[in-house]
Amino acid sequence: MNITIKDVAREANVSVATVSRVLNNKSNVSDEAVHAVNRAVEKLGYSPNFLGRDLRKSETKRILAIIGSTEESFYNDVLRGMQDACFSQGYDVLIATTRNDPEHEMHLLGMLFSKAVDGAVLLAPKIDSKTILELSKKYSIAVCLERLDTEGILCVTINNERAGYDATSYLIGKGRKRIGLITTKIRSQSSVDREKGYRRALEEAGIPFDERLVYYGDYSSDTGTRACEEFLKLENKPDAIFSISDIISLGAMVYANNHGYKIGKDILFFGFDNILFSHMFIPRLSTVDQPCYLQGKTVAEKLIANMKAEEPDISTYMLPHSLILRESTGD
Amino acid sequence: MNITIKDVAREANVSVATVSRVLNNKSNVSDEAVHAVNRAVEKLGYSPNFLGRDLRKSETKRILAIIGSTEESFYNDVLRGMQDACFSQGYDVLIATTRNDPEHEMHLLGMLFSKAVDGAVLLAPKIDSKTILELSKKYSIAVCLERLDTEGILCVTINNERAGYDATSYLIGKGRKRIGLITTKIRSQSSVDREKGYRRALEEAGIPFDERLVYYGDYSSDTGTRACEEFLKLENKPDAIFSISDIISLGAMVYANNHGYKIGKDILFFGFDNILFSHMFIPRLSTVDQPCYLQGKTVAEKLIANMKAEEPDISTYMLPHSLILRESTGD
DNA sequence: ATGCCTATTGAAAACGATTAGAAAAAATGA
DNA sequence: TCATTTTTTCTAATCGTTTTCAATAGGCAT
Repeated sequence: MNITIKDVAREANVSVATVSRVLNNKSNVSDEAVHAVNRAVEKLGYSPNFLGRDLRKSETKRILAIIGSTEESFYNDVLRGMQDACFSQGYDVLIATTRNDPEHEMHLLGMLFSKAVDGAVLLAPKIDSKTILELSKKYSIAVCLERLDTEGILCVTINNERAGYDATSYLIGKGRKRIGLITTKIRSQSSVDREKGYRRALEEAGIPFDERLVYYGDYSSDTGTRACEEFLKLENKPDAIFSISDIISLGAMVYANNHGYKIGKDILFFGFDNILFSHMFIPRLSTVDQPCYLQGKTVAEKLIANMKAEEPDISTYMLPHSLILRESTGD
Repeated sequence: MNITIKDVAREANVSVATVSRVLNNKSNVSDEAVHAVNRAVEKLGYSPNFLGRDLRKSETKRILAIIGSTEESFYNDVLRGMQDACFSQGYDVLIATTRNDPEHEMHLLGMLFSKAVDGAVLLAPKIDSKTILELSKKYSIAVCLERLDTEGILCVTINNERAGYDATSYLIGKGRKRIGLITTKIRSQSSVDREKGYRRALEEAGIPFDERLVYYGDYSSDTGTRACEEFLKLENKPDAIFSISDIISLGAMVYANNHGYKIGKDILFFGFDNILFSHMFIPRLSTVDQPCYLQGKTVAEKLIANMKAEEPDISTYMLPHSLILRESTGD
């Protein structure tokens, strides 16, 4: 039924060993053999079964990127970075989505245990960090875009605390004193860190923390809208709002805009992620840009290096972020 | 080094065959054996090597979704649909991106030839349809969200011609006579079909086709902006614009808005895809909604059915789309 | 012709699972 | 008890590769 290396060998009048050698460009094989095998391969339309190959070699040359969903658009650049790094070393990148279900995430990591992939990159881990850390001792795992709350695993991200601090400080520098924060109820390490940075900036500026100015929602634009509504109901309204994602900021801006507030004057907005839409609407949104492509490229490179290395690199790399200043902060 | 089924057998004092039977919940195995094996598995932390299993069984229980990039946000629902259909039948869904490079798409299809996955769904095929058709005779391939220009392969999509017709007719029904079309230079079958529908609607309404009212660009919002700029420079300006994607429409609306046109009155806009942002900004965008989740679910179900079937189903299924009417068409 | 070296080759043993078929053990019936 | 059936177990073959190791062929120098 299926054409195997044996059929090729028979057709080419050589042994399977020779066919294998030709297929893998081994040097010690005669020109005649090369031709005969290539001709047979061509004639039979043979293509090698990777299950056999991978089993024998005990490697698949594939790495798995585990994401929550494909919805977050900035994953795209991260994945591009990973691909570039992987392709140049002969690896393929496969993607799988957890749908933000820790159990399913674990199931996907099973592809590592069962040797269906050589390594995995978690782009938004939901399972607890102790488990991940434990697994990383046996398997090639890295974390990207996030960090675990404990050290001990290869991790490529930005300094989210610092980014939160920078954005908030920028608003403070603009003379703002009542700065709202919109973040998520379900805490990823990055949002925890961004909130920490927000608080530190306030503290350093001598601005008292006001819990009424922190809104906990989800990642949707609706959250931004509702948060903004809450904030603007307050007696002591905020004069600036920092959100941990652009989507949220945009939702908030829509509300403020529709209710007669002059964005960039009455109230400033700072987002996070620099998504496509952040500069599509007037006023354009100031935001934190993180080096997505570079993070992806870096994590893949280091993960592959780890797979070959005696002693794996388990450092955390924080790549530089930058502030993009636009009309929403009066720039 | 690695724990194999042999180690488990030794630990449990049974043969590898028995271990395998326990692992696969075969009925003809004693309770004692089950316990002994489970204990050994637990103790050794064994997890089966799928390369061995898959090689022997000649199936991987994995199907591959091939997309251009993760950027197009509506892929997410399609993938969700595919996952739901697949999981319920014990299949995993892996995703891979072609970066819109036909060569790379071919490389990914190689996973099919090399038996690394059991089937593949193309969500935006770039390689020519003859090749795909040819391959589909030997391997389990389906197409989703698009159709090939030739019949003969399992395909789940919407009727794009009809959708283009419906959107354009709606604008005509609103009394519009000069309707612009923004589409893409690089033609996917869906954009070709949408344009056909646009033309048919004009024709049926007795409105002459005017090539100055068709703009060919890419999938970006910039294209929308530039197209709108071109259109509004014309002596005989359009009073409505249909774009083959929401992103483009939004870009166009931004331009019109900034130049003093009253959207929904002076000029109507109709988009395509019903993306999240289409209803985030005022005026909200009227658009064509396609059943993403259902398309994904359907294509996966039918593909899996095909893999078991004697005679594969090679029909094209067109699922119903719907028009979402909002302020941009004065609704 | 002989020996020695090198370049190619092939036979067979992996890799880690599943599974047919044989064998052993247990259960059943008389 | 023993023959017969049923249940459970094991041995060994198999899936399609790669790779070790031994064997062969050919070239060259003596």
